[in-house]
Amino acid sequence: MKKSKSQYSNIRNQNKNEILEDYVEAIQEISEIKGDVKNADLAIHFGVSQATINKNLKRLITSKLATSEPYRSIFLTNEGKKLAAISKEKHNVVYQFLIKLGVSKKVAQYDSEGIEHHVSDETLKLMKNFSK
Amino acid sequence: MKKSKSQYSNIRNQNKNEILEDYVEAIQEISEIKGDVKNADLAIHFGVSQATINKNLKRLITSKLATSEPYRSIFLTNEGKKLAAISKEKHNVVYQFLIKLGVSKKVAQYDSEGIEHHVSDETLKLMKNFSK
DNA sequence: TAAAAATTATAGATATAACTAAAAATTAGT
DNA sequence: ACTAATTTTTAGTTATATCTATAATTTTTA
Repeated sequence: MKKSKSQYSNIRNQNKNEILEDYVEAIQEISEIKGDVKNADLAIHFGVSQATINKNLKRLITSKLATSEPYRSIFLTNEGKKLAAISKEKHNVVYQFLIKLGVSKKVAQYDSEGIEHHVSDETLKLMKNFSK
Repeated sequence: MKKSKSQYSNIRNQNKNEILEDYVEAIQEISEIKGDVKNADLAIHFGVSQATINKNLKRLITSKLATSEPYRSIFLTNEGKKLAAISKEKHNVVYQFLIKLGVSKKVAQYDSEGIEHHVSDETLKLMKNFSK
């Protein structure tokens, strides 16, 4: 929990990191399924234009989460892989928790996607505990 | 649950509405405590500059959620009040739910702020039920 | 009531995320 | 190996949210 700034600004900041986490998670997933990851795969995955993917990818690269040469496949750095693993784990914990709560699969899938970025470690631990 | 577009774009859209909901909620709260609401009150509440408040307020006004004459107090429209009530209720349900789960007050306060915008009606209902 | 203090508004900058349209490069097919 | 098709990149636009600095207005106070 940060000090000095209002909690609201922090939540706005969380939103800024959401996209990074969603992207590394998607890149990891796609690379496991298809072997390599191209711009177009991500465009389909996120339902946005390839131009958007291209720009966002630059931010990922600047953030040292991914690497890519022009027109080539996309790879996660070690840091990117680490973040992907953490994100996936978080996502799973929230998803399983919602299922245990009684939420339908479809809605649990959807809600967990939004919630995962706003759950502190304390809450996550309690969710994990609740699920087992 | 929308169709056609990826769920991710929807979550990105939720983030865009967050600020509207947070603002009407804050305006309602402050007006209950202090009687009227000024630019400066919101700046303190959200921990951002008054210039930022001023710009965001314009979006609120465009969205017919609030009214304000230059240099005067800020008021919610009926629509704004309705949204504020819904937001507050949502916030409370999530907060009480986290408390029941065993989350500390401080973290529950913080997490509920982030989570409230990403909880579907189905999940909200189950949370409400769990708390009683 | 006039000057000082406080508040609010505006202007201009930076950063993010999305789009369409068009150019550049790669891949595929004949 | 050329041409056609596909994919990726770039350019330019729109909209959001933030900032600092400054101008305009209101409020306070002496």
